[in-house]
Amino acid sequence: MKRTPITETVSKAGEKVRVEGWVHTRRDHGKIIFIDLRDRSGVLQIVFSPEFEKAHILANNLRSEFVIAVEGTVNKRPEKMVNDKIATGTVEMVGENLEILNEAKTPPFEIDSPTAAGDEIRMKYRYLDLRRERMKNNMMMRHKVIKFVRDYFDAKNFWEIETPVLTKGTPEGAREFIVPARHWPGKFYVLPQSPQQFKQLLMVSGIEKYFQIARCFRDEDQRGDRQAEFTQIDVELSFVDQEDIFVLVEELMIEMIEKLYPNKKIATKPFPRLTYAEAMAKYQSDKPDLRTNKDDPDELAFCWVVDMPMFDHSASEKKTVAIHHPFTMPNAEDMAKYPDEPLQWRAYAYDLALNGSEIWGGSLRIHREGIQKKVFAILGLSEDETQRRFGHMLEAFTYGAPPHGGIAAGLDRIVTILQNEPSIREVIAFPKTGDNRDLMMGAPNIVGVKALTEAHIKLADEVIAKAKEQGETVAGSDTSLVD
RNA sequence: GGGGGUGUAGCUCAGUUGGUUAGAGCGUCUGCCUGUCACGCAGAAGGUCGAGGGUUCGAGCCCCUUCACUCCCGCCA
Repeated sequence: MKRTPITETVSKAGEKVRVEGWVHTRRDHGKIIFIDLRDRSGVLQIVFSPEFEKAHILANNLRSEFVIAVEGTVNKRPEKMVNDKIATGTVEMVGENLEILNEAKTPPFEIDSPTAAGDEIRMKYRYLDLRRERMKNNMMMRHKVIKFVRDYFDAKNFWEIETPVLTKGTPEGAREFIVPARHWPGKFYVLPQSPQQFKQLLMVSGIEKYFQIARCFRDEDQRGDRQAEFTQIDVELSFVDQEDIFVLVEELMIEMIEKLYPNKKIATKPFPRLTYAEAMAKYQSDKPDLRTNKDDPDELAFCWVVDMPMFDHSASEKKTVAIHHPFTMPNAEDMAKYPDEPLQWRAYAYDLALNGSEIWGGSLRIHREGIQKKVFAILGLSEDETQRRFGHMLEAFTYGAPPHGGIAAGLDRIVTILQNEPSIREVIAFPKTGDNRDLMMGAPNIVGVKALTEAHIKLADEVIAKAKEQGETVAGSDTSLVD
């Protein structure tokens, strides 16, 4: 018999069906045994009684999280026995035939527990954590958000194009993860902090409308709303102005929320716009929280922040840095008005904030070599350095780069807010801990001496010494094999 | 790199001024139970109180060291 998803049994009263899933809970009354069976779609009560002796005897052995297949008749429950707490509460199944597909150890925490286990144990057994209703729902809604985004951009003639993960470092901004290049001793790939350069080069390629659900990597310390590895909705268009981009994103967010989160209320439509200067003066924040009731989980207050400054003076680095990134187009009026005071320049750069979180950010880009060179000069990059780091971009712009601009969203943050979760980790299937470890896989981990040798890497003496001191094994600690 | 918080049973936690044999709820195990759905009832097992050292007649509790977890600041174009 073919399997029926559990929630579909609700409309199959009187029919004989087969369901397969996990034993969610067991209520053993001796002569009669109730099992709540769970699959991805939901939970169904199954009744085992001596009427079907073989199944009833076997049902005695069932324990939490056993994987079973049951065949039997779906019955409408009498009025008094309806359970309105579960979706299938108007029916139940008579367990006529039971097969144990797999047994299960007692889980380290309860899958249906009212009190959640701590983060450490949840992360170590993430595959069990994901069985919980809350996590399952987060994964489903994340999927639906991504699906909506893809459909939306597809309908507007955008193409989704994948860009490389093994690429070249751009030492502006976040610290990058590096990957040794086996064929090139002493050289490294770098994981992208965003597909920024590639998407601009795609505009030079004439793609015109690009988007990507893109994985990005930043080797910085984590927070509740930050992971070293995260997902960005990345967008770039040619022949556009800022207004086109605002409308595109605004429509996406509104349509998505109305379809996927009909209970949510968007505070103001169209989204209010503040200049950066106004936002800072009025709210002391470049991502103001405009909610009227911060305790209302269904209120969504969006807010554009526009006219962001082009540059800032970094006290820690003691130099001028780009606020958005060095490919951002400075404001033409400001360039003319304050030719020698770049710190006065605004940029065609904008953010979209939601309930006090920055969720989208973007800019119009420089598409002419002259302005781009000037920006690099202001950032203190020599001609040589500019060529070495960004020569490929400058050269590309000389071959007829169209005016273009784009924007990118933190997908994880959006889903976190929409799901009313406290942390980005709750909407990522396999997140990392605050110090960038994967407790389930045990990453990062040592690699073998062979791998290290092939990567032309030799660990520093103090790393080996410290590992020995702490009695740990460290990759390549047998240095004789590396040399 | 800096600061705060936490660490006691499988899980979530309580543990008084330092004082007898370290507790609860849930879970687990055994038995009973034909209408439960947070089933119920009876019983049981389960502890290196993160680790090491110190003070004390006596330490889960005080002191030192250390480890782990967690949040925040720096950092995150």
